Amino acid sequence: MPPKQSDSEKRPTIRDVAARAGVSVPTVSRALIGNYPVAPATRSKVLRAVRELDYVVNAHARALAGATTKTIAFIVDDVTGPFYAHIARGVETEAASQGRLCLLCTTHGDPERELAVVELMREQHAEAVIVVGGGYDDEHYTERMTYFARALDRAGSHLVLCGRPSLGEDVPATTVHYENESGAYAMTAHLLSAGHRTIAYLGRGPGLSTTDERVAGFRRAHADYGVPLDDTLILPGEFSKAAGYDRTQELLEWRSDVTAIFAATDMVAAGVLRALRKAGVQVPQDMSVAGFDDIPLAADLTPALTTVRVPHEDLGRESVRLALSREQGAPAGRAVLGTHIVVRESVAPPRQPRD
Amino acid sequence: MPPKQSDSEKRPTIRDVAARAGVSVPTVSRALIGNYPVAPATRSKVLRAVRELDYVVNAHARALAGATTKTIAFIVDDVTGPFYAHIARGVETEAASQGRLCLLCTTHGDPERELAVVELMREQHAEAVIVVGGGYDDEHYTERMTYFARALDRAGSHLVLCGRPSLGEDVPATTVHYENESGAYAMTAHLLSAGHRTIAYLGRGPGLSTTDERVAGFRRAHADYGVPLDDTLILPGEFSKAAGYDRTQELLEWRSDVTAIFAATDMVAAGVLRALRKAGVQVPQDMSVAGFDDIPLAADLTPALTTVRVPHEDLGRESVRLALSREQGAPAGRAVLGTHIVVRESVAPPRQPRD
DNA sequence: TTCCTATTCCTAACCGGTTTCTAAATTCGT
DNA sequence: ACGAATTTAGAAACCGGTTAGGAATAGGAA
Repeated sequence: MPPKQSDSEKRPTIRDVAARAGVSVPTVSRALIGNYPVAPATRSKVLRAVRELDYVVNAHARALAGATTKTIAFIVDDVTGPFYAHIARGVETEAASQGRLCLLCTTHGDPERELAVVELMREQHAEAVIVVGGGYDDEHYTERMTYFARALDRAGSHLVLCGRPSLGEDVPATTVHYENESGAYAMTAHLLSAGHRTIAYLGRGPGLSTTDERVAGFRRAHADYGVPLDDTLILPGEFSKAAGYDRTQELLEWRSDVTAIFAATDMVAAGVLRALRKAGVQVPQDMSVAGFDDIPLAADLTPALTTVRVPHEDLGRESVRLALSREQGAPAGRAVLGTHIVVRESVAPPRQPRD
Repeated sequence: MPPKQSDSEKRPTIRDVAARAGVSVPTVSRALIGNYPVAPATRSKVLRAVRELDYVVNAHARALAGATTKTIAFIVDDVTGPFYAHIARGVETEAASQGRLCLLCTTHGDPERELAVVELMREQHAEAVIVVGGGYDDEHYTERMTYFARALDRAGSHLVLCGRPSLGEDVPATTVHYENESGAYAMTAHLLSAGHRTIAYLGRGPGLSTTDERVAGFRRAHADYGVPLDDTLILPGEFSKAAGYDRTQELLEWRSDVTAIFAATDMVAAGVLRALRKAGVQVPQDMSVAGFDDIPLAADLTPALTTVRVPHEDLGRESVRLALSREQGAPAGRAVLGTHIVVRESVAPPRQPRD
């Protein structure tokens, strides 16, 4: 019924609706928004015209005229990773439930692109710009991000850092983080308690806050347990299955005394498990493996992966909740969500306890 | 340097830039867009003012004034699933490389919400609206989607159906599909060739094109191999690990003659494998299992999953490529990407071949 | 009946850009 | 040195809405 062949060829404007309903343009606007008294009879005339013409407002015109934008921008490394995907889901779900639309951008791990994208978002006048994932420990980067926080704030928008440390007290950016360092601490303690004394940490990214914090927890646990830590056991590598696989193969030919591997990520752990299986190393009898994230398939790996649970979806949800609840000019919010270890089957005491 | 404390409090407009540079507003616009001759000296004055004021254009104003929107809308069930996540990545990557931004919406599998969201996208004037995933076989649904295709087309936008069948020749919507039916056919043929005669298909969604097509391939293979198909072996269930787990447990107590399970999805297959492991059924010795999608962790399940590879990322990329390359008013594009089976370790001949 | 107060709607101004059209300033040929 | 061609810049109109600020019409009290 609606398609209206005759007056097609162009999307109808509010003017067309006004003409058809026999009222003025502002009346149509008010009837639709409902923030101003309009006689019932008039309103129904307007609504009928809207239906007949199949009219929808022009979001850009509305945004330009001052009504709020109803848009939340969302920047991640790569939607593909389970980590990001679940945060994305949290963000999208919460945003949608508050009647907002999501603008998505990916950076593919390039700090330069991340900055460029945040800049792009300024053009869009999003209510909030949520940057997800680890930050980079680089002065130039930090400085520019701080600058963007101020620029967005000035423009009535707001920056949210999700899953990375704060930029400082005086920067107008909300931070939604999770217990990253203590999650790594707990897992390392778990391994040390089981009797492991030579543990490799696999997947340190240089200057990426995500791994820096985890390594810090790894270190602190060693210190608390009085176990000396060999720094060469903190191996670099990106957060991928391939990296986990490769680094593990190298590790196996290089050192035979390692009894446990703490992977920076469950994905990395999957690669580790694969390399160990190929090499005929039994997990957990000959080698314990731990991950981080608790992705959906962590329990389906063989053996089921012992890992650190991160409330990804809640992180996303909380980010938009905080951003939207904040009064203009109010102090930036802050939240830290908890993590805890999930014990499954990939960790056991080492075959020959060292002490 | 840029923050400019003095004239802050408001985002600068093009008018401010013009005033500061000592030129008219249109001149600033032209200097920035570069589609009109501007004297080098003037241009640099303008650029300097832009830098000093830290000016960025207002995307809404620009969109309203007629310049193209540079936005692509993207509608999926749930970003969390590997299937959608990879398509999303393809879409985002290609969109970004063509200088477009992505608008993301999720429907959580609700056809009503999907329609509502497409409607919402009309307000946004996106260049293209890409709907991802299976369509619903429901007359009301099909009719409204057809109507939206027309409405979007009329408004200068364009609908792309990604991963679902076309709406018909005369509907202005581009279709980017994959060999779904023949992928299922190939996998079923693979199972039949191995000697299986009683195969369960697990994860049929009622009226969802994704599964309908797969079931069709499942049927056709049985017919070609002259193997009678017991319809009660086509089990319903959503695309989740939990569903795979539950249905498999039920199946095991109900029928003992099934020698292979074809899961609608790798995620479902993960649940199937888990249920079988719990029940002490050896895979592939006692039961063969096949999946569909070839998600990243498919090779890391135990045993490594034999599955059908779907080029998710390419689907996403091709969707935006087709949408953007299309001339206004040109006939809607169409593409079908190939699938192929990936043989790993979860399928073997049945213990007691039946014929 | 008259005056006053609510209602309800319309006219006008504005949001921040882009584009067409016109005028001024320059360059050029001769 | 003069008129024509060519750049370059500005004025005005427009994109599609929203939000004050009046004017008209209605209803109620005196």
